[in-house]
Amino acid sequence: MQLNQATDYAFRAVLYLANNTSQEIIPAQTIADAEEIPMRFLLKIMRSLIQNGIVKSYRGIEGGYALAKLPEEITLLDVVQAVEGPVHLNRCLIDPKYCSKNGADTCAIHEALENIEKNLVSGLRNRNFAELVGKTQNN
Amino acid sequence: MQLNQATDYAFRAVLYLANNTSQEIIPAQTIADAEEIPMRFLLKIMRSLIQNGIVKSYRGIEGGYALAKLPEEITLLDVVQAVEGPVHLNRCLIDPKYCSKNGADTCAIHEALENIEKNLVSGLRNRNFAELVGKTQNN
DNA sequence: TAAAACTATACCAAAAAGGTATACTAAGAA
DNA sequence: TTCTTAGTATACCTTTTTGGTATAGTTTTA
Repeated sequence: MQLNQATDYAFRAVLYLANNTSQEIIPAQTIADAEEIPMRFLLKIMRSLIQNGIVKSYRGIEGGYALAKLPEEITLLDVVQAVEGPVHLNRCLIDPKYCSKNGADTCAIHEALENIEKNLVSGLRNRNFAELVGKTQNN
Repeated sequence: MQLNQATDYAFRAVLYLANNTSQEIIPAQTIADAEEIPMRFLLKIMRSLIQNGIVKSYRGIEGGYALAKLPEEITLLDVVQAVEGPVHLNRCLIDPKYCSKNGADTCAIHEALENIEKNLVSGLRNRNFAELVGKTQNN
Protein backbone atom coordinates (compact mmCIF):
# COMPACT_ATOMS: atom_id res chain seq x y z
CA MET A 1 0.00 0.00 0.00
CA GLN A 2 2.75 2.35 -0.92
CA LEU A 3 4.13 4.13 -3.95
CA ASN A 4 7.51 2.70 -4.81
CA GLN A 5 10.92 4.28 -4.70
CA ALA A 6 11.02 4.77 -8.46
CA THR A 7 7.85 6.87 -8.30
CA ASP A 8 9.28 9.00 -5.53
CA TYR A 9 12.43 9.57 -7.61
CA ALA A 10 10.26 10.41 -10.61
CA PHE A 11 8.33 13.02 -8.62
CA ARG A 12 11.59 14.64 -7.60
CA ALA A 13 13.08 14.52 -11.07
CA VAL A 14 10.00 16.10 -12.63
CA LEU A 15 9.88 18.75 -9.92
CA TYR A 16 13.56 19.47 -10.50
CA LEU A 17 12.88 20.06 -14.20
CA ALA A 18 9.79 22.09 -13.39
CA ASN A 19 11.77 24.32 -11.05
CA ASN A 20 14.12 25.02 -13.91
CA THR A 21 12.04 27.85 -15.26
CA SER A 22 14.47 28.75 -18.01
CA GLN A 23 13.42 25.57 -19.83
CA GLU A 24 17.04 24.54 -20.17
CA ILE A 25 18.00 21.02 -21.01
CA ILE A 26 19.38 19.34 -17.94
CA PRO A 27 21.63 16.28 -18.04
CA ALA A 28 20.67 13.22 -15.99
CA GLN A 29 23.81 13.51 -13.90
CA THR A 30 22.78 16.93 -12.65
CA ILE A 31 19.39 15.67 -11.56
CA ALA A 32 20.89 12.54 -10.04
CA ASP A 33 23.38 14.58 -8.02
CA ALA A 34 20.85 17.15 -6.87
CA GLU A 35 18.20 14.63 -5.88
CA GLU A 36 20.51 11.86 -4.77
CA ILE A 37 19.10 9.35 -7.20
CA PRO A 38 21.32 6.52 -8.49
CA MET A 39 22.30 7.67 -11.99
CA ARG A 40 21.57 4.51 -13.99
CA PHE A 41 18.30 4.01 -12.17
CA LEU A 42 17.27 7.56 -12.94
CA LEU A 43 17.96 7.03 -16.65
CA LYS A 44 15.66 4.04 -16.57
CA ILE A 45 12.91 5.95 -14.78
CA MET A 46 13.23 8.85 -17.22
CA ARG A 47 12.46 6.55 -20.10
CA SER A 48 9.05 5.72 -18.72
CA LEU A 49 8.40 9.43 -18.26
CA ILE A 50 9.38 9.99 -21.89
CA GLN A 51 7.12 7.21 -23.11
CA ASN A 52 4.25 8.85 -21.30
CA GLY A 53 4.89 12.28 -22.77
CA ILE A 54 5.95 13.88 -19.51
CA VAL A 55 9.55 14.71 -20.39
CA LYS A 56 11.59 14.99 -23.57
CA SER A 57 15.16 13.81 -23.99
CA TYR A 58 18.06 15.21 -26.02
CA ARG A 59 21.10 13.16 -26.90
CA GLY A 60 24.71 14.06 -27.47
CA ILE A 61 26.82 16.76 -25.94
CA GLU A 62 24.60 19.39 -24.29
CA GLY A 63 21.94 16.69 -24.15
CA GLY A 64 19.67 15.90 -21.24
CA TYR A 65 16.05 16.24 -20.27
CA ALA A 66 13.33 18.86 -20.17
CA LEU A 67 9.62 18.78 -19.49
CA ALA A 68 7.52 17.86 -22.52
CA LYS A 69 4.70 20.10 -21.36
CA LEU A 70 3.94 22.88 -18.93
CA PRO A 71 4.25 22.06 -15.22
CA GLU A 72 0.55 22.84 -14.76
CA GLU A 73 -0.24 20.14 -17.29
CA ILE A 74 1.59 17.44 -15.33
CA THR A 75 -0.20 15.92 -12.36
CA LEU A 76 1.05 13.59 -9.65
CA LEU A 77 -1.25 10.98 -11.20
CA ASP A 78 0.51 11.27 -14.57
CA VAL A 79 3.83 10.49 -12.95
CA VAL A 80 2.47 7.62 -10.86
CA GLN A 81 0.83 6.04 -13.89
CA ALA A 82 3.93 6.49 -16.02
CA VAL A 83 6.11 4.68 -13.50
CA GLU A 84 3.74 2.15 -11.93
CA GLY A 85 0.91 1.78 -14.40
CA PRO A 86 -2.76 2.18 -13.48
CA VAL A 87 -3.61 2.81 -9.83
CA HIS A 88 -5.76 0.07 -8.32
CA LEU A 89 -6.41 -0.45 -4.63
CA ASN A 90 -7.30 -4.10 -4.99
CA ARG A 91 -6.78 -6.71 -7.64
CA CYS A 92 -10.52 -7.21 -8.01
CA LEU A 93 -10.54 -3.65 -9.33
CA ILE A 94 -8.09 -4.59 -12.06
CA ASP A 95 -10.08 -7.52 -13.36
CA PRO A 96 -13.36 -8.95 -12.00
CA LYS A 97 -11.91 -12.43 -12.40
CA TYR A 98 -9.96 -11.78 -9.19
CA CYS A 99 -13.23 -11.26 -7.32
CA SER A 100 -13.39 -14.70 -5.75
CA LYS A 101 -16.72 -15.80 -7.16
CA ASN A 102 -18.70 -13.21 -9.01
CA GLY A 103 -18.07 -9.72 -10.26
CA ALA A 104 -18.23 -6.18 -9.07
CA ASP A 105 -21.99 -5.88 -8.89
CA THR A 106 -22.38 -8.68 -6.37
CA CYS A 107 -19.54 -7.76 -4.02
CA ALA A 108 -19.98 -5.17 -1.29
CA ILE A 109 -16.24 -4.87 -0.71
CA HIS A 110 -15.55 -4.30 -4.37
CA GLU A 111 -18.02 -1.43 -4.46
CA ALA A 112 -16.61 0.21 -1.31
CA LEU A 113 -13.03 0.01 -2.54
CA GLU A 114 -13.98 1.29 -5.95
CA ASN A 115 -15.22 4.50 -4.39
CA ILE A 116 -12.19 4.97 -2.21
CA GLU A 117 -9.96 4.35 -5.20
CA LYS A 118 -11.80 6.98 -7.24
CA ASN A 119 -11.10 9.51 -4.53
CA LEU A 120 -7.46 8.57 -4.37
CA VAL A 121 -7.08 8.89 -8.12
CA SER A 122 -8.72 12.28 -8.20
CA GLY A 123 -6.58 13.41 -5.29
CA LEU A 124 -3.49 12.58 -7.32
CA ARG A 125 -4.94 14.19 -10.43
CA ASN A 126 -5.75 17.41 -8.61
CA ARG A 127 -2.16 18.21 -7.82
CA ASN A 128 0.03 19.51 -10.62
CA PHE A 129 3.66 20.47 -10.66
CA ALA A 130 3.05 24.17 -11.19
CA GLU A 131 1.60 24.22 -7.68
CA LEU A 132 4.69 22.55 -6.30
CA VAL A 133 7.25 24.67 -8.12
CA GLY A 134 9.02 27.31 -6.11
CA LYS A 135 6.97 26.50 -3.04
CA THR A 136 10.00 25.04 -1.41
CA GLN A 137 13.37 23.68 -2.38
CA ASN A 138 12.77 20.46 -4.22
CA ASN A 139 14.35 17.92 -2.04
CA MET B 1 0.19 0.92 -4.94
CA GLN B 2 -2.16 -1.91 -4.10
CA LEU B 3 -3.55 -3.63 -1.06
CA ASN B 4 -2.20 -7.13 -0.89
CA GLN B 5 -3.96 -10.44 -1.25
CA ALA B 6 -3.90 -11.08 2.50
CA THR B 7 -5.83 -7.85 3.09
CA ASP B 8 -8.42 -8.81 0.50
CA TYR B 9 -8.82 -12.19 2.19
CA ALA B 10 -9.12 -10.47 5.56
CA PHE B 11 -11.89 -8.19 4.25
CA ARG B 12 -13.81 -11.23 3.05
CA ALA B 13 -13.26 -13.21 6.23
CA VAL B 14 -14.45 -10.34 8.41
CA LEU B 15 -17.45 -9.76 6.17
CA TYR B 16 -18.25 -13.46 6.34
CA LEU B 17 -18.28 -13.30 10.14
CA ALA B 18 -20.26 -10.07 10.08
CA ASN B 19 -22.89 -11.63 7.85
CA ASN B 20 -23.29 -14.35 10.44
CA THR B 21 -25.80 -12.38 12.46
CA SER B 22 -26.40 -15.17 14.94
CA GLN B 23 -22.96 -14.49 16.37
CA GLU B 24 -22.06 -18.15 16.06
CA ILE B 25 -18.50 -19.31 16.24
CA ILE B 26 -17.34 -20.29 12.78
CA PRO B 27 -14.39 -22.60 12.13
CA ALA B 28 -11.63 -21.44 9.80
CA GLN B 29 -12.36 -24.25 7.37
CA THR B 30 -15.88 -22.97 6.81
CA ILE B 31 -14.62 -19.48 6.00
CA ALA B 32 -11.83 -20.84 3.86
CA ASP B 33 -14.24 -22.95 1.83
CA ALA B 34 -16.84 -20.22 1.43
CA GLU B 35 -14.36 -17.53 0.45
CA GLU B 36 -11.89 -19.73 -1.39
CA ILE B 37 -9.00 -18.74 0.83
CA PRO B 38 -6.12 -21.22 1.35
CA MET B 39 -6.80 -22.64 4.81
CA ARG B 40 -3.36 -22.31 6.41
CA PHE B 41 -2.95 -18.84 4.99
CA LEU B 42 -6.30 -17.81 6.43
CA LEU B 43 -5.27 -19.03 9.89
CA LYS B 44 -2.22 -16.84 9.67
CA ILE B 45 -4.23 -13.82 8.60
CA MET B 46 -6.77 -14.40 11.38
CA ARG B 47 -4.04 -14.12 13.96
CA SER B 48 -3.25 -10.56 12.95
CA LEU B 49 -6.96 -9.75 13.16
CA ILE B 50 -7.04 -11.24 16.66
CA GLN B 51 -4.01 -9.27 17.76
CA ASN B 52 -5.76 -6.10 16.62
CA GLY B 53 -8.96 -6.85 18.49
CA ILE B 54 -11.07 -7.39 15.38
CA VAL B 55 -11.93 -11.05 15.87
CA LYS B 56 -11.87 -13.53 18.74
CA SER B 57 -10.81 -17.14 18.50
CA TYR B 58 -12.03 -20.26 20.30
CA ARG B 59 -10.02 -23.43 20.42
CA GLY B 60 -10.98 -27.08 20.64
CA ILE B 61 -14.04 -28.86 19.31
CA GLU B 62 -16.73 -26.37 18.35
CA GLY B 63 -13.96 -23.78 18.16
CA GLY B 64 -13.49 -21.16 15.49
CA TYR B 65 -13.78 -17.41 15.08
CA ALA B 66 -16.26 -14.65 15.75
CA LEU B 67 -16.10 -10.87 15.59
CA ALA B 68 -14.65 -9.26 18.70
CA LYS B 69 -16.91 -6.23 18.30
CA LEU B 70 -19.96 -5.07 16.42
CA PRO B 71 -19.69 -4.86 12.63
CA GLU B 72 -20.34 -1.12 12.79
CA GLU B 73 -17.28 -0.77 14.98
CA ILE B 74 -14.98 -2.37 12.43
CA THR B 75 -13.81 -0.22 9.52
CA LEU B 76 -11.94 -1.13 6.35
CA LEU B 77 -9.05 0.84 7.81
CA ASP B 78 -8.96 -1.36 10.92
CA VAL B 79 -8.56 -4.44 8.74
CA VAL B 80 -5.96 -2.90 6.46
CA GLN B 81 -3.88 -1.73 9.41
CA ALA B 82 -4.17 -5.09 11.13
CA VAL B 83 -2.85 -6.93 8.11
CA GLU B 84 -0.45 -4.44 6.52
CA GLY B 85 0.40 -2.02 9.28
CA PRO B 86 0.05 1.75 8.94
CA VAL B 87 -1.05 3.14 5.58
CA HIS B 88 1.58 5.37 4.00
CA LEU B 89 1.61 6.55 0.40
CA ASN B 90 5.32 7.24 0.34
CA ARG B 91 8.24 6.26 2.49
CA CYS B 92 8.97 9.88 3.29
CA LEU B 93 5.63 9.83 5.11
CA ILE B 94 6.82 6.97 7.29
CA ASP B 95 9.98 8.65 8.43
CA PRO B 96 11.39 12.04 7.38
CA LYS B 97 14.81 10.42 7.06
CA TYR B 98 13.61 9.01 3.73
CA CYS B 99 13.03 12.55 2.46
CA SER B 100 16.24 12.85 0.48
CA LYS B 101 17.67 15.90 2.20
CA ASN B 102 15.46 17.68 4.64
CA GLY B 103 12.15 16.98 6.30
CA ALA B 104 8.49 17.37 5.63
CA ASP B 105 8.34 21.12 5.99
CA THR B 106 10.80 21.81 3.19
CA CYS B 107 9.42 19.39 0.62
CA ALA B 108 6.49 20.27 -1.62
CA ILE B 109 5.94 16.67 -2.68
CA HIS B 110 5.84 15.49 0.89
CA GLU B 111 3.15 18.01 1.75
CA ALA B 112 1.01 17.12 -1.29
CA LEU B 113 1.20 13.40 -0.63
CA GLU B 114 0.44 13.89 3.01
CA ASN B 115 -2.88 15.43 2.13
CA ILE B 116 -3.80 12.77 -0.37
CA GLU B 117 -2.89 10.12 2.17
CA LYS B 118 -5.11 11.71 4.80
CA ASN B 119 -8.02 11.49 2.42
CA LEU B 120 -7.29 7.88 1.61
CA VAL B 121 -7.12 6.98 5.28
CA SER B 122 -10.38 8.71 6.08
CA GLY B 123 -12.01 7.03 3.10
CA LEU B 124 -11.05 3.67 4.55
CA ARG B 125 -12.12 4.70 8.03
CA ASN B 126 -15.53 5.85 6.83
CA ARG B 127 -16.63 2.42 5.69
CA ASN B 128 -17.61 -0.08 8.32
CA PHE B 129 -18.74 -3.67 8.00
CA ALA B 130 -22.29 -3.04 9.14
CA GLU B 131 -22.77 -1.09 5.92
CA LEU B 132 -21.46 -4.00 3.90
CA VAL B 133 -23.43 -6.73 5.64
CA GLY B 134 -26.45 -8.09 3.84
CA LYS B 135 -25.97 -5.67 0.97
CA THR B 136 -24.90 -8.49 -1.26
CA GLN B 137 -23.60 -11.99 -0.95
CA ASN B 138 -20.14 -11.81 0.45
CA ASN B 139 -18.04 -13.15 -2.32
C1' DT C 1 35.89 11.79 -35.23
C1' DA C 2 35.98 11.61 -30.44
C1' DA C 3 33.56 12.50 -26.44
C1' DA C 4 29.31 13.37 -24.06
C1' DA C 5 24.94 11.90 -23.17
C1' DC C 6 20.80 9.13 -23.81
C1' DT C 7 18.89 4.13 -25.34
C1' DA C 8 18.01 -0.73 -25.21
C1' DT C 9 18.37 -5.07 -23.15
C1' DA C 10 19.57 -7.98 -20.01
C1' DC C 11 20.98 -9.29 -15.80
C1' DC C 12 21.13 -9.60 -10.64
C1' DA C 13 20.57 -9.51 -5.44
C1' DA C 14 17.55 -8.57 -1.77
C1' DA C 15 13.10 -8.11 -0.03
C1' DA C 16 8.25 -8.90 -0.04
C1' DA C 17 4.33 -11.64 -1.21
C1' DG C 18 1.90 -15.62 -0.84
C1' DG C 19 1.69 -19.76 1.03
C1' DT C 20 3.07 -24.45 3.38
C1' DA C 21 4.89 -27.55 7.11
C1' DT C 22 5.83 -29.05 11.70
C1' DA C 23 5.12 -29.24 16.20
C1' DC C 24 2.31 -27.71 19.86
C1' DT C 25 -1.69 -26.25 22.99
C1' DA C 26 -6.51 -25.88 24.49
C1' DA C 27 -11.18 -27.57 24.87
C1' DG C 28 -14.70 -30.65 24.81
C1' DA C 29 -16.58 -35.45 24.01
C1' DA C 30 -16.30 -40.25 24.73
C1' DT D 1 -8.32 -39.48 31.06
C1' DT D 2 -7.46 -39.57 26.55
C1' DC D 3 -8.72 -38.77 21.76
C1' DT D 4 -10.08 -35.61 18.43
C1' DT D 5 -10.88 -31.14 16.71
C1' DA D 6 -9.49 -26.69 16.04
C1' DG D 7 -6.54 -22.79 16.76
C1' DT D 8 -1.25 -21.22 17.83
C1' DA D 9 3.56 -20.45 17.06
C1' DT D 10 7.41 -20.62 14.40
C1' DA D 11 9.89 -21.54 10.69
C1' DC D 12 10.45 -22.46 6.18
C1' DC D 13 9.92 -22.09 1.12
C1' DT D 14 8.98 -20.52 -3.74
C1' DT D 15 7.77 -16.87 -6.80
C1' DT D 16 7.38 -12.10 -7.90
C1' DT D 17 8.60 -7.44 -7.31
C1' DT D 18 11.78 -3.99 -6.16
C1' DG D 19 15.66 -1.47 -6.76
C1' DG D 20 19.32 -1.42 -9.00
C1' DT D 21 23.75 -2.46 -12.25
C1' DA D 22 26.22 -3.82 -16.57
C1' DT D 23 27.14 -4.01 -21.40
C1' DA D 24 26.82 -2.52 -25.70
C1' DG D 25 24.99 0.70 -28.86
C1' DT D 26 23.23 5.25 -30.97
C1' DT D 27 22.93 10.25 -31.52
C1' DT D 28 24.70 14.79 -31.38
C1' DT D 29 27.93 18.28 -31.65
C1' DA D 30 32.33 20.43 -30.76
